[in-house]
Amino acid sequence: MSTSGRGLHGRVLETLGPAITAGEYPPGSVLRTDELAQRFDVSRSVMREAVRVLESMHLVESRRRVGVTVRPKAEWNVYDPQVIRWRLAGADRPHQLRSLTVLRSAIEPVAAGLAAKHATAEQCAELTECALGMVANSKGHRLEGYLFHDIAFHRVILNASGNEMFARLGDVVAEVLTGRTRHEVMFEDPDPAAVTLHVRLAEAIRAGDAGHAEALTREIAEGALHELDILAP
Amino acid sequence: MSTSGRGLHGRVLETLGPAITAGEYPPGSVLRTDELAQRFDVSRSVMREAVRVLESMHLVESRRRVGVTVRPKAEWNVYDPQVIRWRLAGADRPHQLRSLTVLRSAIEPVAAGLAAKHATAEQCAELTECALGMVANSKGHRLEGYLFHDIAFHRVILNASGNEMFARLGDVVAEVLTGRTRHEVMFEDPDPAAVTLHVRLAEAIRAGDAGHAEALTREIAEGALHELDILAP
DNA sequence: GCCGAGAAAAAGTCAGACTTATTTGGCACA
DNA sequence: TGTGCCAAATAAGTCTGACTTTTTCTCGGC
Repeated sequence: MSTSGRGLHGRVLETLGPAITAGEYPPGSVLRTDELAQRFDVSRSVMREAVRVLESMHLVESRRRVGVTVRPKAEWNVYDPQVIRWRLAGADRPHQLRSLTVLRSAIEPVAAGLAAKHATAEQCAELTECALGMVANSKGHRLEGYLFHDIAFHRVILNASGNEMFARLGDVVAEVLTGRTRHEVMFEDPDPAAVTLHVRLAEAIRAGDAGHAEALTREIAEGALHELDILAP
Repeated sequence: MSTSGRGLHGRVLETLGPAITAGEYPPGSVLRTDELAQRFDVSRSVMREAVRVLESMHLVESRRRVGVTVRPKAEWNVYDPQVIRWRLAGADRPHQLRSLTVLRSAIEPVAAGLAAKHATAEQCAELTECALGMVANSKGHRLEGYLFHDIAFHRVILNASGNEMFARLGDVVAEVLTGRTRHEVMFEDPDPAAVTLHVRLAEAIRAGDAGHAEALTREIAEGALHELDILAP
């Protein structure tokens, strides 16, 4: 499930990363490696490795004679899956969820259009299978089953788009959908209209109708954005 | 200009990163920290820090008793600015440039639509200024001046969208535009139609016309994609 | 008030010893 | 012949302590 946690430095990151992304240390805050090493009861080497990772995510900057300073939020590598996970686990989870949903609304329609052109027969079959799975789990509070097929559905489209940048957003979409199901809305069965849209989208892609696929995905995205507006207008 | 290079481990990354992203070590290749440390003539601590950074980019995976194995390309953090820079400097630069341009074509229209709603008066003024700068440098092989204003123009829109995920793509757009001007096409003056579109886009955003702004940006994106097709159909 | 030398502070680097997890391979036993 | 277990080998992981380097602050002289 979670990527890090392997090794001592991973253990440190698991608490330091979320703390920084949660804004616990305001931008400009200065940390010292030695002090951190003591606090986490690890050697300086381990601490240095952790700091290097944070630095590569642009969360902090390490300078001689100064220490490890926290960078302003605007400079963070917000596309780093680890950073996304930390932020989704923290206080500004709603804000982050909205940002990511807007991102999805921009990416997925274009990806679906490309998928209609490039999807292999196998991918089309998989897509139909996912859509059927969504239908089968759309009634009777079978949210986990629905979520599973929903994630797979969107992942197949992103992969089928043939664009590696799109494909790598599969994990992000998975996080957003999971978060929505488990923590935010969706206490009852999913919107039947959304289910129908997914079925029709699978069909449009199978038929190679790029324009239709793009339009249908825009409708799905509209629905997702609307859901957020209901929750936090 | 380049982010890394600070410290010994940065020096190591500057040659190891590009080598890996260039596919010099095929996925599954095994490296050993000790051997690398010898090769780069640095201590193991420094080498370990470099490996940690590569690991956080999902370029490699470090496992006990096995070594540092190169991950398949599909798992790389392709949104990491450092990784993007390394790949743009390498052999699959054209492929990467195409992926990023398609990404732009998905993001920027939506960002422009949001910018029309959220842009401050100051941002609108800046946008108009950039558009004028583009016009002023559109004739007479003043490519550098044109590029400068083009980058600033798109960066303002992404920032004005109010979405942090969009805003952080400013650097990516800058890389793409720079790459296009300096290495790929554009030996002569920029397409006059594109210049006009930028001017009209600035006006649409100032007027708060989201639909028009989105449509105009789509036209600009179409142009950029078309340019690539001319070069490598 | 300004400037330069020196002190101080913190990260950076290195070397070496030790620990731990994982894999491999051989040996015994079924 | 196949299977399962134990022991050895291996490479990453960890810790410690000493040393270097860079940058900033301070203090004294002008």
